[in-house]
Amino acid sequence: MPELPEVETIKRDLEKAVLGKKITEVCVHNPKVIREPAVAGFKRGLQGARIKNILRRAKLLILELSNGKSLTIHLKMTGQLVYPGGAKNSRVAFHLSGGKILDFNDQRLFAELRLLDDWHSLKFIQRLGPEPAELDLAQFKVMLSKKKTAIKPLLLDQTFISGIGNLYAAEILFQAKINPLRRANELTNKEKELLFLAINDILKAAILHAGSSVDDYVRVSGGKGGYVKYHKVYDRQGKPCLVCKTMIKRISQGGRGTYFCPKCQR
DNA sequence: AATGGGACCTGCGCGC
DNA sequence: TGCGCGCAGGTCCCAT
Repeated sequence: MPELPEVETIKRDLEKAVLGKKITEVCVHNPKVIREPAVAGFKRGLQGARIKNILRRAKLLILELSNGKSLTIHLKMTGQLVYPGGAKNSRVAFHLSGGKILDFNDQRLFAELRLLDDWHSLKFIQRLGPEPAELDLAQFKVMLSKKKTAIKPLLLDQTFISGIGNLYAAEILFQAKINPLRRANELTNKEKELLFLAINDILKAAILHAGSSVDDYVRVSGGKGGYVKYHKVYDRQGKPCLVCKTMIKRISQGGRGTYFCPKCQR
């Protein structure tokens, strides 16, 4: 479930842990997670390269290498990067200069690793909407007014705005006091502003606390993110709203769980 | 254009 | 106790 705050945390952790190190050997324990090129080419392209730069776009991690290629990692739901690693159940083990191992773990094998000549040309990258931190209020208002869809699934649409997932969509809408079923173009001017503020506030706070350790998310050190204790609605169905004590409701939108307070969010 | 569903996976929690 | 089932969600893909 890593979303923008979790992936940003991992990016910052990686910068401290492995930036500048050389990849001396790559052991692929499960080739399923390597999407391109084939395993042999993947290993050949990585071995001997140095990790020159680490970036994040939406929920995608990008490791730019000294040989001009880039390793992109999408953790999807259960992907983890752990350093120093060496776990038996890792899917890919990156041996680094200094003798330690960067483990890529992924229980459910949804994650996607790619070694690319140019990550900018990745279709996923080209279709991404703006990063929340680069979003401008006036522009955001226009974007919302063009969409008739329900606001909650719209926040999950990476081509609309990038980086928000199911957990933070719920927390953002709670802070903005907006019902997840509301149509984007029918939000009032004031609500659009509140939403804009909530996106920035919630994501910033979550990054400050190193993300939310629900399910499998851990930091590169193996430690947990501390934002779970600030969750107001996510996974709290049946429990009292922390503001008004009304029972938090869970509904399904687009096949995904939506959590909200029916009284606070109108 | 918008919406819904299935696919990809596996561990967990639930009901019986 | 044990089994089988549904569920969790990021993204893509297809159908309507």
